[in-house]
Formats: sequence, structure tokens, C-alpha cells
Amino acid sequence: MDVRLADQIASTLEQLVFSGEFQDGERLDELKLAEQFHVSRTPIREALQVLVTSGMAEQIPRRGVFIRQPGPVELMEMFETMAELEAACGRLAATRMTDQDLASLGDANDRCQQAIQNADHDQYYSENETFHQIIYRGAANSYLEKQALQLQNRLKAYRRIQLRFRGRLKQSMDEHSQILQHLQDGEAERAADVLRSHVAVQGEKFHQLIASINR
Amino acid sequence: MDVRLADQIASTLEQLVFSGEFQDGERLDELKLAEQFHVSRTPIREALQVLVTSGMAEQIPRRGVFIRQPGPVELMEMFETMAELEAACGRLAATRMTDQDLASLGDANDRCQQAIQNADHDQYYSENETFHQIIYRGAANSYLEKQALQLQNRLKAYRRIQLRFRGRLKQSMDEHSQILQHLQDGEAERAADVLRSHVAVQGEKFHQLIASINR
DNA sequence: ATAGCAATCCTTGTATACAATATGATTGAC
DNA sequence: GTCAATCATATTGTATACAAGGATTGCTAT
Repeated sequence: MDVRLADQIASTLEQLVFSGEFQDGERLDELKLAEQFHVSRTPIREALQVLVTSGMAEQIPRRGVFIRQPGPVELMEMFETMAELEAACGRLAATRMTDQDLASLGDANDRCQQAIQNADHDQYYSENETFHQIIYRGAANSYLEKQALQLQNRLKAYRRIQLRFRGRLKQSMDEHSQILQHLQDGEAERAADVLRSHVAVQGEKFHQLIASINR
Repeated sequence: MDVRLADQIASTLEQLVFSGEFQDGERLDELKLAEQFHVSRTPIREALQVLVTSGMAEQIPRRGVFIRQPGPVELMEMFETMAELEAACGRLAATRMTDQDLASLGDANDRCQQAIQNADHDQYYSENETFHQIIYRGAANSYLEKQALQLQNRLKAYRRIQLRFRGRLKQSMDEHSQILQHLQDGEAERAADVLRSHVAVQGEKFHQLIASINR
């Protein structure tokens, strides 16, 4: 419950951008937005500043702000960066997670398994997110955690796509189990390696999909 | 040369925050800033939004924006994250840097050596920055590069501190040479490991210094 | 007909005016 | 004397008015 209209509008716009409501390069007209949100241009402009600063839009002075949807190349780069961030979290988490953290991680993993058995994709994605977030937290580095959470959120919409690939779900679960095992054993490098490829493969699957569409 | 006052002000404020002009928790008074910059509150507010979004300040609705200087704990976390980002860059760069990139890196390293011989600390820090930036670029992932550059910039002011430690400069140079060698050999994991500890040690030195001051 | 120029309109950027809320100070009651 | 409540003031949040820079359209000249 934000108090400032600008904040509410920023969140809403962010959601709209994420959900692909805007085309890449589309100009965000201050007047139109002001009408849509039934406010003046002032809060709109402040919300746009937020989008620009967070990299979701580009501002050209005296011209306006234009939304920037990441293209295939940038998405691949983001997935690769995510993979490295997750690997880093795993490395650190392996020596820092408490027994309680590991128990939570095990629970989250079980709930992932369960979701698959129920063939409940929504639940799977939700629990999968939780699984990874527990690892971010386990790194015991709130700055790194924040970076990881931000990028995870940014990639959320695109991560679902890998679902389409046959057998990916089972493979994903196997990797989860490996990750859990390595973290329990305090095997930092192994945990990092599995996490890295676990995430990187998502980018590759995404790439395959893009390529197959453009064929 | 920004066209918008808000942009100029945002950059200036950013510099002021970096240079420690503001205390942690200090409120940024819109009216005072407006007077100082000889503008109205509007561009000031838009500049403040930028600071808040980039995490340099916190906004409490109806109360104002308060600057957030990272404390020792957060700084350590940032150094640790930087270490992981640099390791990631090194890992990727090891297999992606061109001969030309490697030549540039060697040149930068030579200029670092030279700066040390000249006992020119300013030049050393400038060239050291370049050395690392060439590796970021070498990762051939512009998103990751951007993240690394951002954090490097954020930590700039604090990195200088390690200089105070006897023998650190020579050690640093030795590490640089190792990194260069591993990158030339395409030894991804070794390059990553050396880079990680090369940066992580800065955080540790920083920690030592803080501890010694508070003693 | 097309290219170049000019004028008008549209949009962004900035200033100011107005509204609403939080803070703190003063007054009154217990 | 202290605590609480209310009122005044200061500051943020929003709206509107004004300024200035592009973009588009139409006209003219070649």
C-alpha cells in the first residue's frame, strides 16, 4: 500500500512492461498515462524516472522515454549473469547455511516434487522460485541476495518458457536434488557448478526456442 | 552534457554522496537543494527519485529521502559480491577474449607496473581500474559488464583504502600477472579463483582497517 | 513533383501554486 | 509536574501553468 501515487504507478508500469504490454521502443506518453491513471503529469514523470533508472526504459531528453524490452541477445546475457549469480550464492551458501536453512530447502524441494506429481505447473514455478530464494538467502550476503532477487524477478516471465521442453521438468528436479545434496555436504564448488548449469540451461533452452521460432 | 537539470543534479548528488559529503541518514531537504542549485523543487525531486531507485538513498513517504551510506557490514557484502562478479567475468573471459583483448590487458598491466615504479598512486588506481574493466568487457556479456562496472564505481572510494597496507601493491601486481597468465592460457577456473581472492582480499583489508580504527 | 524552409502544434522540462500529512509546540487537564 | 490533545508550522505530494525545444505539415521555389 504505497502512499505515493508515483510509487503505485511505477509498480503498475513495471508489471505492464514485464507482461509485455508495451512494445520495444514504444514511447510512454506522459499525457496519455496521466489520463489513464487519472492523475497529473507530475507523478507520472517521477514514476518514469524509476523505470529509466532501473533500466527498463530509456530516456532521450526532450523526446520522451521509450520502453526497452530485452531482445534475445540481452536475454541470453541476463540468463548467463543469473547463472553466475546463483553459482556465487551456492558457493557461499554451502558453507553458511544453517541446518534450519537446509531443512527449509529440503521442504521447498519436496513441494516442488509434489507439484510435479500434481502436474501443477503454477505451483511448481512458485515453489521453484522459493527453492532458489532460500539459496540466495543462505549466502548470508544481503547485497548479493538483493541482486539475485532483482534479476530473478526480471527473468520471471521468460523462465516459464523452458517448461515447454520435454523432460526438462524431471531433469530440473534431479538437479535440485544434487544441489541440495552438495549444499548439505558443504561442497561449495560442486554446488556452484550444478547451480550454474542448472540456470544456464534455461538460457540455452530459451535460445533454442527463439531459434526454432525464427526458423 | 545533460540537457535536463534533473540529470545534472542527479549526477552531482551522486558524486557528493560518493565523496562522503552527506552523513548516513541525513535528510535531503528539497527546498534547500532547490536553493543551492537555483532551480525549483521539480527537477530536484526527479533527481532524488534516481538516487532512491539506485539504492543510494531511502524514501519514506511524507517524510523525505534520506541518504544511505553503506556501513561496514554492507561494504563487506558489496566487496564479496564484487569478487564473485569479477570471478564470473574472469571465467567467461578466459574462453572469450580475443588476442587483441589480451594484448590490451597486457598493456594495462604494464602501465600498472610502471605506475608503481613511478610511485604514482593515482595513475596506479586509474590503470588498475582499466585492467579490470578490460576483463569485464572480455566476458563478452554486456549485461554482466554493466553490473560489474556499476559496482566497481560504487566501491571506488573504498578500494583506495587497501593502499595503506604495506606490501599490498606488490602482491596486487603479482596477482594481476597470474590473472593475465591464466586468461592467456584459457584456464577459466584458475582465472576466476585468482580474481575472486584478488578482489575479496580488498574487502578483508578494508575490514581490518575498520577494526583497527574502532579498537 | 520534390526539396527545402517556415510556421504551428505537440511534447517535454521547469516553475509555481495548492493540498495533505507529519512534526513539534503550546495549552489544558489530571 | 507530566501527559495528552489540539493547533500551528514546515515539508512532502500533486496539480496546473508556463517555457522551450522538436516534429509535422503546408507552402514556396526550383
